[in-house]
Amino acid sequence: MRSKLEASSLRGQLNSAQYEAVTTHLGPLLVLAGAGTGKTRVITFRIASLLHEGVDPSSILAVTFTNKAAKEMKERVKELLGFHPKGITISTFHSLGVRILRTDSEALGLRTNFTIYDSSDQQSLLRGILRDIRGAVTSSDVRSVQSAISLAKNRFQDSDDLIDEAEDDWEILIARAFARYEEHLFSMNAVDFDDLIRLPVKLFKNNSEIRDKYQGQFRFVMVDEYQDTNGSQYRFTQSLVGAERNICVVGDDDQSIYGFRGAEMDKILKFERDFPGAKVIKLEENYRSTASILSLANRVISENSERYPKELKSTLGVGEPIEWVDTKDEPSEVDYVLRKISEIKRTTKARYEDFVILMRSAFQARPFEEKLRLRQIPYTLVGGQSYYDRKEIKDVLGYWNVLSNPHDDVSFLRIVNTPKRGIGPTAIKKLDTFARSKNISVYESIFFASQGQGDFPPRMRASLKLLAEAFAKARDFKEEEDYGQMCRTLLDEICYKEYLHELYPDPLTVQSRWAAVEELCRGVEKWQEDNPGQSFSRYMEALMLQTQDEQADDDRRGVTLMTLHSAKGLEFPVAFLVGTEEEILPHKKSIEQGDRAVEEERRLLYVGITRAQRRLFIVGAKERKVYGATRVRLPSRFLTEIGDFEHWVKEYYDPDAQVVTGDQTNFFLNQILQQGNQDQ
DNA sequence: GAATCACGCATTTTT
DNA sequence: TGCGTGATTC
Repeated sequence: MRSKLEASSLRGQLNSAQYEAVTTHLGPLLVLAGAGTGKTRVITFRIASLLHEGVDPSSILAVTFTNKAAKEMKERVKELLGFHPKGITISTFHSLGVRILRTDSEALGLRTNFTIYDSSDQQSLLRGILRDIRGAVTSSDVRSVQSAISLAKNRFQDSDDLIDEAEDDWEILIARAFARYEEHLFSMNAVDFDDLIRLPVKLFKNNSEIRDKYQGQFRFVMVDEYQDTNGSQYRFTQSLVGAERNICVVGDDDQSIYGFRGAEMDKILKFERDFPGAKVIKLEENYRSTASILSLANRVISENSERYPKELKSTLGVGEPIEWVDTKDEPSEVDYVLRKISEIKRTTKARYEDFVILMRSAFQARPFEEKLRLRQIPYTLVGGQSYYDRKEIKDVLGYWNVLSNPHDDVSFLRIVNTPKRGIGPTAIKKLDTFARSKNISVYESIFFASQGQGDFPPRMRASLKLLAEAFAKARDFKEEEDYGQMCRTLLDEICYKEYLHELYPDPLTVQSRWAAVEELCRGVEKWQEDNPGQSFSRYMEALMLQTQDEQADDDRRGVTLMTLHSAKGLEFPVAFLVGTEEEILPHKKSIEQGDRAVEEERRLLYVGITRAQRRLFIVGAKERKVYGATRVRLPSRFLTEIGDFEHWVKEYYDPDAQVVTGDQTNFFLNQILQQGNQDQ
């Protein structure tokens, strides 16, 4: 059998730009891969091609942002080669950072068994610090300090730098909080997510021996989604590249949508300056969307000033026209979308899975969810609040952590009074004292307390006993190694569902939160089926390492609802872009922040448009309730600014009756534009 | 220790 | 408008 990787065979499987990217192995290389141009294909072929040339797998490093991307890349390389290349590193920035620190962090005075603080651990720590410095603080203060610290870390600044730069009281407060925060982390032998990248860089800087070790190992470095790298990821990459300069970065400046998180897209724009003599290859042949969809995408994005000029070319036909409709209000926006879905479903072979409803902000999903439920149309909501930050997930995982590890006092203290069972600060103090005196964990102490030991008031003792019994019942199933039953029993015993009902009066909210809990339970059962004989602790470990997107893929049923951010990299035959109005897209905050932020919003629209393969619907409302009050809405500037509407617009929708087309559409839009001008 | 009230605020999100 | 937080009160 002739290898798929022989040069002659490669030419048949790749277009000429792709071929060149795949076969350029030496020196700096920038691949500008527009949406749908076969980016992943290029990366995987390139890795396979390097290996085919005899490059040692352990000298190849491919870095991605998400676990999902890393996993996909591994699978596709394996598929291409027919085996998994032993020793190759395909990993996320963060797990690579963890790996380096677990090996070498002692050079920084950090013990290698450090713990990693997640965003909510970070918040509670900061809340305490801020309260200490300034007294009362709001949660938005906490968040804003958190993000300031994170941005500073990613710019590679420390608290001293912030103090030097501080111009007002608020900035001084941030700097002081930052200093205290770092002290706390250090004394607890903990790091946060930003440190996972920043500390390895520091390590390399301080210790050239360690740096040389990694540089010597990774002779071929590849970075995916390069437009999303932030300052410290950039330095991290730079410091991994040795004198051979075999670095290949792949990305699309037009899809840089994480600026708010510190991503600096000028890094991709300045790659040629960083690596003089770099080869730049543009992938512009799009295999995903019809020509009319791409012409709109090209037109929209060409309004941006900061970008590499490029244009997506369709390999498919013109396709059907894009429909841009302006509905009366939010309910009719929802109606319109659902009607179109059923219409397309009726007239074509489309399944619900072929549709996606894309929105700028997660809250826009609400009315769609309600009506989809009402009509009993299956749907999956992706994104929104981070899965592991959701209260119900944190609660449940807290319980399970305790089951898995009775010594995990942090988890135990998190759940000891959730649901409320009358174990407040005083009870906890007593428990803690008791546990210390007996030299046992706090969790273990509740069993002694419920048997009458220690000094506890009767009511408190009764509450502790109930909790102890709940755990005892669950543990019976643990001995039988029926983990699913164990988890369900525990939740049952503590009346968790009832607790959710108390907490959230809205049955819809309860339903979705409880569904998430159910999903966790099913996950346990499925895992146990797949991994018979493994301990529950192993399951918890696996769970903590995976993220939501991995599990979401298989479970995606029905119509997909998601934010534009989480849609990047995906494609759907039919896409609805909803809420395409001023102050939603572009978002109000971005308008206030200025041109740079608005350009990022425009890229967000570009990402949205390029998700569609065959049909694209752009939908907005003429009025909408905003924080309770009904407001008149204007269409997004990104659509009105490009003019030449008839090219794309097929119909103008009015729920009250007639479909208006052609000139009248133009007339309506012109009117709006004039209104807009008068306002100024 | 828990219930109640009033207030302030309101993106996007991975690890 | 509705949620979550913090302070106040029982």
